[in-house]
Amino acid sequence: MSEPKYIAIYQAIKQHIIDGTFARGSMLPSGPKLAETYDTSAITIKKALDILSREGLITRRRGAGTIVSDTVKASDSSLTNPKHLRGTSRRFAGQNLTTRVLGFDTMQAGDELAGLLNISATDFVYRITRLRIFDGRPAIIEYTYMPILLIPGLSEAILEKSIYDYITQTLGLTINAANIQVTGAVPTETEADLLCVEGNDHLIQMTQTAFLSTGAAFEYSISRHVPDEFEFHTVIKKEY
Amino acid sequence: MSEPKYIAIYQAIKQHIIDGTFARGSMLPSGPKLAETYDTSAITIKKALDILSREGLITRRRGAGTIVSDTVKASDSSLTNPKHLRGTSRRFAGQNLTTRVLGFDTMQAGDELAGLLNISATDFVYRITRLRIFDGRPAIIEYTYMPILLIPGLSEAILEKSIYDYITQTLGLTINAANIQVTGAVPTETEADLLCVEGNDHLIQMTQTAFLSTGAAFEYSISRHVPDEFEFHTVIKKEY
DNA sequence: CAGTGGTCTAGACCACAAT
DNA sequence: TTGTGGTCTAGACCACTGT
Repeated sequence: MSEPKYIAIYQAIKQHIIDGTFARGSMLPSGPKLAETYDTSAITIKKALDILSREGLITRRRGAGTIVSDTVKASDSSLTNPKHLRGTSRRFAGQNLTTRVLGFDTMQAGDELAGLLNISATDFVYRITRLRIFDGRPAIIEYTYMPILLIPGLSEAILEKSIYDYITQTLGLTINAANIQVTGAVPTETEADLLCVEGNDHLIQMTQTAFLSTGAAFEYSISRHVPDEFEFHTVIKKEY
Repeated sequence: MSEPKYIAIYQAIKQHIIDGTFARGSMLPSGPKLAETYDTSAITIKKALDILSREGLITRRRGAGTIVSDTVKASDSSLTNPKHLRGTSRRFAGQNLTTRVLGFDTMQAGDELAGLLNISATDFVYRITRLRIFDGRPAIIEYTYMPILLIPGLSEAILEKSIYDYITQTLGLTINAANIQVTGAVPTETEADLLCVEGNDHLIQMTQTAFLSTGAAFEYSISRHVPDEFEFHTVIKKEY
């Protein structure tokens, strides 16, 4: 009973969409029918379908029924990686990702970081600089800041793998939300050098603040991407 | 009664967050108290707060209560523009946006567009090319395709203003969802010329498929942005 | 008209944090 | 222990689409 019923149903139906049991463009069984199938109430079914609707996998219409979206490509990462709360390592899993740690130390947060992470300016944070390489092509430079109090025990060995795995599996914490901003950015000389781009070319910068289920901000990171390697996808759904 | 109760409550509370009645970092009244205030049930309050939670404005925790996020900046567009379902004109309102229509005609969709818009390859679509200028600085080139059947009566006068306003106000349709992808892109010679960038610099490309409340795709658009003028923000929230 | 999805309620019960 | 938010139900009623 660790998992709510509506989540289990959401996952089951999503699996049916992925494996083709519910074909794209086809109609889903009606609410009452699904309620009977999963031995639950109509409202619980609605909660499950609402998530799929927000993810863009289905469209629900009064009077007309529920249709599996046919505009979703099979390769779409939102199908398997429903959200981006996974860190770089997971988002690009299977792409032969290599990590080079360029810097790893601690520092006092200072006013700006303190404001972003909602901690005291004198609190200590990790300062991590990493170069991410896809199939031998330098692709991303990441600057990551994390409060030591929240994420104790980081080591260089962890940085070379995945910080997110360490947080969720070793520390047993739950990552809950993230604030993401995408802009253009001019590389520094060092960055242009490391990423093998011309100095007058732009990079794509992704700024992220990430939160635990306690509501505490545990990460502020700036990652600068070679444009050719950058891809970001999201679905936006009106709530009202 | 045109608006659901939970939406009205969501908007009211959001307004209180914006105007400071509910200060950032402070605690919101509990569910039962809000239910009494708004003369409604606990579940309806929850539905309203769930939206705010997904937008990143509040954090709810079992046992601990609901806290107004203090990481949201006042300038954050998500406060006033909750979602990006507004088209370029609205997203950049107040920035002295000028539009130059570079091309406007109709064509048969063809296989690729037909697949993206879920129409027949022989159906006709508008093909629109526009240059968007901010305060005199060329910033975006937009290529927009819309099925004529869905959006009848477009004219060049409308293109110079806002297609979205025409769709929602004149045609009375409701825009419901959008699928957005952000990547890097190399400009063509024409684009580099129009946007006043070097030919070897990258642009930031936003590809969008937008849907009506009927579930029909009414727009496929590719917009290429000068990196310095590009900004995209989103909040990601775990559902389970 | 029948069938669909959407809203709303009262109430029961559970999981969790603070005290 | 108290109060919080989260889940789930049965059932009523409404709004809408398709026929």
